[in-house]
Amino acid sequence: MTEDLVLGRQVCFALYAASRALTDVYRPILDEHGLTYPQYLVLLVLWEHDDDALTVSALGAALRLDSGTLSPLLKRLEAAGLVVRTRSAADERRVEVGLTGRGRALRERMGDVPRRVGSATGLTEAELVFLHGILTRVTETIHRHKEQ
Amino acid sequence: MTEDLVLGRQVCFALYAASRALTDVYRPILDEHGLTYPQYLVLLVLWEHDDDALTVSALGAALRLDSGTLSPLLKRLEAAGLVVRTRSAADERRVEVGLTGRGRALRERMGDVPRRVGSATGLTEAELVFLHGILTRVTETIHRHKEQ
DNA sequence: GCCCGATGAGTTGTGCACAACTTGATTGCG
DNA sequence: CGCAATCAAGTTGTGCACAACTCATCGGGC
Repeated sequence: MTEDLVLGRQVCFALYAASRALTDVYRPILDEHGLTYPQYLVLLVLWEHDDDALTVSALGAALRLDSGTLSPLLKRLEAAGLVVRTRSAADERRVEVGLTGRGRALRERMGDVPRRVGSATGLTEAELVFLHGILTRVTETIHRHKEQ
Repeated sequence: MTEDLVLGRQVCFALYAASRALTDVYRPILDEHGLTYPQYLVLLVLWEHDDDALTVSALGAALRLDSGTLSPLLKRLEAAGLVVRTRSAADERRVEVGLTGRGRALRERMGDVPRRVGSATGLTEAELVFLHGILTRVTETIHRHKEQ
């Protein structure tokens, strides 16, 4: 019983530590392109949707981040010339975030990033699949829990 | 090949998202005691070492945090009356962080926190063990990698 | 057409994380 | 001994995260 509790908190700490360790791996690699990890995540979402501009809310839903985090982040990406933000004509409340030429071009230049990061984890493909499954389930369980 | 890369980044995002989701679970529970998650982690380390005061560096080694993060955090814990910071007499460079009576007493009052959080993850004990193993290995692989 | 609740983005304030730097204490080597 | 290199903690500056809030816009019901 007590052991469960100790283990439970160790898993939480392990998650927290692993997450920070992984961004440590990303940092020097992304720094070559002047990006932070959350900025890179935003670009990944935009690259996936190719030429469709996304609203700030849509980006937030994909990354589970709110406008308080995204607004200043997107402003920095715009200042870097990677994205453009335009008020939607149809709905003046919305802001559409689209890639610039530079933002699209960056995709090719960063093609090797996942491989470089993946090799640093030292995990097999099977372990990555398993890890992904558990983590996604945890995240979803928590968010389902929260909405009730 | 391409699929590996996509999966690789999904695992990274899954880790990032799961870590934030879990602190979302902690937040309201810890808020009852006026604590943040990193502050709670510091107290866990101090509780484990019971009556031995720890230096800021020792805390940092346990949590993989540097003085830039810990110094202001410890100041807030001291302001809350949970810890005391005293310059070491033997080595004036060191600062020893010890628990106050209130800090020790909090341990009993927070005994149910791990159970409450653990149940929110929806994982079995076996999955928690597995997850812990993988995550710890990832973190250690990365840090070993870095020191070379 | 008008209002009222809801919605989307942005702002403000707090607290991590981390890099780069400062300051003061200590250690070890010649 | 003397002093240079090292070390521990703290400070400063940047960029997330997130809560709480503002503000403008939109949509539905009357």
